[in-house]
Amino acid sequence: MDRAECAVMEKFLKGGGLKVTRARKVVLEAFLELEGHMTAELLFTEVKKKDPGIGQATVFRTVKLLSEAGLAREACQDDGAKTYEHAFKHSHHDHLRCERCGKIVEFCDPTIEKAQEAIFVRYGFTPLEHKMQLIGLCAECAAGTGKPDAEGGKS
Amino acid sequence: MDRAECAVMEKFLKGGGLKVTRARKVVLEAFLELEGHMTAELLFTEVKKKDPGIGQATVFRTVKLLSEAGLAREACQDDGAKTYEHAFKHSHHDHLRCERCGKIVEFCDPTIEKAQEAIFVRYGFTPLEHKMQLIGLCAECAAGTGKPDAEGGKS
DNA sequence: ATGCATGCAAAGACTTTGCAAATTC
DNA sequence: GAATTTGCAAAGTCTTTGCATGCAT
Repeated sequence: MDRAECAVMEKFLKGGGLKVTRARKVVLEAFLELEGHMTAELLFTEVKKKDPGIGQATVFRTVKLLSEAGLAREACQDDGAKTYEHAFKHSHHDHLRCERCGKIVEFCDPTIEKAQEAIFVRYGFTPLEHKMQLIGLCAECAAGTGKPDAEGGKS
Repeated sequence: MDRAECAVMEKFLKGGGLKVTRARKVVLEAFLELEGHMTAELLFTEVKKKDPGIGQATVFRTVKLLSEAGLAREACQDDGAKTYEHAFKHSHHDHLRCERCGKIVEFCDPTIEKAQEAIFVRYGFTPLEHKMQLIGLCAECAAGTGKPDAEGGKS
């Protein structure tokens, strides 16, 4: 418990009459250590490395708590894999992904942000959030010098 | 078989040594009639209305063919529901969704398109596609005059 | 001490696959 | 006529839930 996220989580738990348990701490730690986007399954694997005694049900339950606490954000890849990413102090960044090697670049573009704002206004909507993914080929893959298929082998 | 999409599908099937079957026609018809985004389940329901004899396996198999043919596009909602939407001559439009009533507005904004292009260039990527969702509250829901919770009751 | 949380395993939801029969080319 | 496709149902994958026990407060 040494990061701001931990304090947020504790506050969230106590505020909701929930308990700060070891399992929840372990899941949060594992979540924080996995920098990027992770599937529930990967998170479970990491949690087990730290504490083999923790069951997947707990991981699933806890990651939902993380979402509610505002620490995690549920996302959904095109292939249907539900993933979680850090949400605390990561407000909204968008993703540029290489179709071939799976590389993910996170970016935030003010022009797009403003344009999105304009869209909300145009249709009379109150903005809440947005999600954007750009999918393309990174320079290496486009040049054919990247490793052929690091993890994009789905269909 | 009277729309351009049907021709595309036929061409795709024959080109791949696949057969144009009644079941596939029915699935394509149902898909075309369902204007918006549909889950595989909803598509299956529609298909059964047209021909109760068609099994869900066929629908699942066929909708994948539609994707391959470029007629359908797999999407994935935040709640994990895998959906399909029209892709033929719908290139890419983006989605503005009301968090509360579930309303979906499709739009296409040149400014954003251009900005996205710029992002690809900035990171040396070759553009393939993009997906964007804006989530907010529509005017009615923001004003509290919309129906409370048409279908957004998830968490 | 109280009551929420846990872990296991079973259940659940959704999608895919195997196989014999039917259909398309 | 040959081979792909179909429909049924079973299997598979991923996630959720039930329940007795364990922990945090």
